[in-house]
Amino acid sequence: MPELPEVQNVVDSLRPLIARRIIQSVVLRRTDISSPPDANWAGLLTGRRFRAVRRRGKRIYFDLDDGNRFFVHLGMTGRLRFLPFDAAEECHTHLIFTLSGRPKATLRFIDPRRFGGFFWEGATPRSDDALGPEPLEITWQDLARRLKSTARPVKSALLDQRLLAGLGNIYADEALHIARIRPTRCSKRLQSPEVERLAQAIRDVLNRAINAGGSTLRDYVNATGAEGSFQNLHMVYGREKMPCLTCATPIRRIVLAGRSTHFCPVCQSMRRSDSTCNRHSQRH
DNA sequence: GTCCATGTTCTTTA
DNA sequence: CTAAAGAACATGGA
Repeated sequence: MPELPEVQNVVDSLRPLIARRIIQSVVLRRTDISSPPDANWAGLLTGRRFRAVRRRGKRIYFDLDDGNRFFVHLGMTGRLRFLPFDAAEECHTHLIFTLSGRPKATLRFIDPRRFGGFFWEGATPRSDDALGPEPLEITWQDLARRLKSTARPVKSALLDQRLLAGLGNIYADEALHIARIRPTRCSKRLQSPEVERLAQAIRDVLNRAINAGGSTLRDYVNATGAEGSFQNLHMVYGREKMPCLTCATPIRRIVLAGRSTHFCPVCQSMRRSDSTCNRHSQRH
């Protein structure tokens, strides 16, 4: 569910709801969503007040009034929900914060697949933090420099969170389509005008998706339970065999980096001698 | 039963 | 400081 636009919507919907509230109690139902695994969340958080909620890449950071912080990653199916204190507890609820205020409320983490989790950072960022720059802020020159660092297909490079933090499978496909770049193109061989188009396409598609509330394919909802609508505006993702909205050619689906990859074979044309970085596999 | 899924990390391979 | 492909993780829906 969660790429940058979905995470941003969770943050934006949550911020006004938890502002100035105090965490009165914490119930951790499963430790396998906690990092480190033995973190004493109740001890660390009880009595603390939220100072800020913000997004970095696909992470949701919570800054506490004592200078400590932690972040939540939603993984594939994770949800953060703000719910009334007495709301029924749904399946796969792994962590519940009870929040002060009138009426009393809860913040709950629900995640069937448990690819997501809570990561305690304390007062200093984790040393293994190697997230790339924010896609909405990066310059095309910086993006070009980073894309030059790898020979992988550009789609794979865009999914690498150390190269760029926030894109996932949907928006990587959509951005490449808008930029008219085939996902299989060798990252380091993209030309400057192409990278310039790509940087602009990334900004455009992310901003439009944020404004549409994100994409709800299965069960993504923001902190208040609202669904997104950007799935209705996808141009290639999930549209295999359906006509390209620009040229009516059937959208093609391939697998890259183990992920479904969608593109228009005409609009996103293959440049001869640029399909791969391996010159031995060039067509004769 | 099979295949697929908005993500990340570990292991294997060339 | 290889670096890229593949498997694994856990659950549910089509």
